[in-house]
Amino acid sequence: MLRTHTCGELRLDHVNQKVTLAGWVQRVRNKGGLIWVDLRDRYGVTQLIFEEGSAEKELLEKAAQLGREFVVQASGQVIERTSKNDKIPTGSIEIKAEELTVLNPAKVPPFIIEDETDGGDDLRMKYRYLDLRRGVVREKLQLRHRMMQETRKYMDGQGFIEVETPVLIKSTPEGARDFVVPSRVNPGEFYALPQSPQTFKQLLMVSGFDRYFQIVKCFRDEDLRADRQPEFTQIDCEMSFVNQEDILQTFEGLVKSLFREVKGIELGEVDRMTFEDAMKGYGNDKPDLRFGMKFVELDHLAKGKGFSIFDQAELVVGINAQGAAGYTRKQVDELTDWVKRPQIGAKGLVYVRYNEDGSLKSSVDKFYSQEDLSAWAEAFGAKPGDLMLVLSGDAKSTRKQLSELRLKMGEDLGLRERNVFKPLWVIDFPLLEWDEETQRYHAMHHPFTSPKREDIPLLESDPGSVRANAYDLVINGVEIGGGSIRIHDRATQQLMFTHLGFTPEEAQKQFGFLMEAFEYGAPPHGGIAFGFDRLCAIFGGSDSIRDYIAFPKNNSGRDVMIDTPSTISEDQLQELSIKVALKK
RNA sequence: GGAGUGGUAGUUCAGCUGGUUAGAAUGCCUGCCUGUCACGCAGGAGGUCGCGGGUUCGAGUCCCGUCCAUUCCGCCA
Repeated sequence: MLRTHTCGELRLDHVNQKVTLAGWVQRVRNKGGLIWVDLRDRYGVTQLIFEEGSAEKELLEKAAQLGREFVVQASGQVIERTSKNDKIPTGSIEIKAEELTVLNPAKVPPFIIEDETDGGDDLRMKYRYLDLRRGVVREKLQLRHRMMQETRKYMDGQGFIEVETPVLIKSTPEGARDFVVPSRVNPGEFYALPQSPQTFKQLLMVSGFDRYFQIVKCFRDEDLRADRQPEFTQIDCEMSFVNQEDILQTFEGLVKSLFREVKGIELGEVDRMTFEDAMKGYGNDKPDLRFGMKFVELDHLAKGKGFSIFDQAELVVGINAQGAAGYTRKQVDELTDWVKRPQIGAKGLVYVRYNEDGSLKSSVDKFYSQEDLSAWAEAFGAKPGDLMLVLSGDAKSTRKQLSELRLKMGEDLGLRERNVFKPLWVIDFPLLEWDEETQRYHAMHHPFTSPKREDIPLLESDPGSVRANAYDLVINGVEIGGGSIRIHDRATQQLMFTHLGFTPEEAQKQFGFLMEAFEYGAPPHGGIAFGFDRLCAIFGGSDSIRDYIAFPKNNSGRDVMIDTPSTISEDQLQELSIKVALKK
C-alpha cells in the first residue's frame, strides 16, 4: 500500500503516529521558512508541514516546487497543530513531513478544483475527470450511490428479484424515437436500444417471477433538457397478482424508505389527486404542492359584466398570490409581458390588488364595481395584501398558461423551498390522448396500460374520456415515476392496438410475441418505473440531473470529453452495409 | 423545427449613445515572508474580442449570416 491512512481520518488520537498519506496537492502555502501543503483525496484534506530548520533543505525545496494537483506521497509524524482550523475535520492535526515523493506531476488545471470553481459548464464537461475531483460534485455521485444501495436493499427486502433485460432489442413505432444499432451479421437490419424494459418485465411476470426490479439504463432519441438525457437510469419494477392500491403502497414504501435512510426525513402519508383535479386545480398533471395558489374559476362572477374578453372566453380562471399586493405597476407589467411571451402565449393578464386599506384596485375597473371585485376576492379567499391574477381563453391553454404563472409566482415569492418535499400520487390518468399531428389517439402512458373496467364501454363512444389504471408519482412538481396496471389478456391488448390505429397485422408484427405470451397463462400484473437521475436530483436539491451522472451529455447530446457522436470509418460502414447520405 | 440568453486574458466577467494603447478579479510566473488554512506583500507575463461578411473616416460595440453553449416551447408511449 502506498499509504497507511486516508486524508480524511487522522485526528488528535493519532498524534505521534508515523503515517504515510497519498493524494493530490490542493494548495501550497509557502510562508518562506514554513510551507504547508493541503493534501486531498476522496476522504478529506490533511495538512502537511515542512519547516525550515527541522526539515532538510532538499525536502523543503521539493515541497516548494509542488504545484496544484500533483499526486504525491508523504510520510511523517502526526502532530497537534499550534493554530487549529475548526472548519475541517482534520483541522487539529498536521503531518510533520519527513519524506515526500512526487508520484506524478500535473499541468496547471484549466479551472480551479474547489467547491466554488471558476469553471463554466462547458469547460467542466470537457475536463469532467477534473470536475469530479471537486467535493460538491463527488458528493452528488455519492448520494446517487447511497440511493442505489438503499433502493436495492428495500426491493430485496420486499422479495423483488433483480433481472437484467437485453439492451439490444426491437424498434417499435410507439413512443419516443429509438436509438438504433446496425447488425453486421444481419445486413440492413437494426437493433434498437430500449426506451424501457417494458415488454420484458411483463414477460417475466408471465414467467412467474412475481416481483421483478432492475436499476437499468434506458435510451430515448429526443431533444434534451436540464432534466432529460438521451441515456438515463430507471428503477424499473413489476409485480404480479396486485391491484393499483398494492403498487401505490409498495412504492410509497420505497420512497419513504429512501427519504428516511438517505435524508433522515419522515415523509408521512403521500397525498393522492386525480388527473382531472390536478388539471382543474393546478393546470398541470404534476402539481408542485409546496405551495397553494390553487386555481379559482371565476366564470360565474366575471362574465356578463360587459368585459368582452371574459365574456367570449371559455374559461376565466385565476390564482391568488398571498402578500404580493406590494408588486409595483412595473412588476405587474413585467408579469404581463412574461405571460405574453411566445412560450407561454397568453393574450393578457388581469390583476386585482387587494390593498391593505381594504380597497380593491384592478386592471378592469372600467367593467367591474368594488362589489364585483369583492365577490372575486371572496372566491379567492383573498385578504388585504394579496394580488389576484386572472387569465382567460380556451380552457386547455388557459390552464396551462396559468400553471406556468403559478410556478413563477411560487418561485418569485420564495415558496419553492429546496428542503421541503411534497410527494403526490396523481391517479386516474386518461387512457388515450388525441394527437392533432397524426389525427389519431395515442396511449397517454403506453399501449399496455389497462383501462378502468367501468370505462371500457366508452372506448367506442368517447375514447378520450376513458380512464386508465395509471398513476404517476410527483415530488415538488417533478414527475419522478409512472406506471400502470397492465393488460394481461390477448383480446383486450388486441382491442387496445386497434384503438391506437394498428392493423391486426401490424400489431402482430410488432407485439405478437407479447400477445402470444398472454395466451399461455399471464397473471394480472402491474408496475412502475422511477426516473432515478431525477430522483437523485430532487434529493440533492438540484434542478439539473447532469451532476448526478458521472459523464453526462450536453444539450446537443454530445459528450464533449470523448467527443462523440463522431463519424466512423468507411471500412466500418461497409462492414455494416451502411451508406451515409447527409442532407445539406 | 421554433423562441430567448450568452460567446472578450488560462478562468469568471466588466467594457455606456461606435472614438487613442481593451480592463477587473482570480489563476499562472518571479521575489520577500516561521502558524498559514480564500495566507499576505511587491513585481511580471498573458488577448484571432467565437467565425465570416457588411455599414462607417473608424467596429469588442451597429447590421446580416454562421458556429458553439445554455434555458424554454414543440418533442419526450
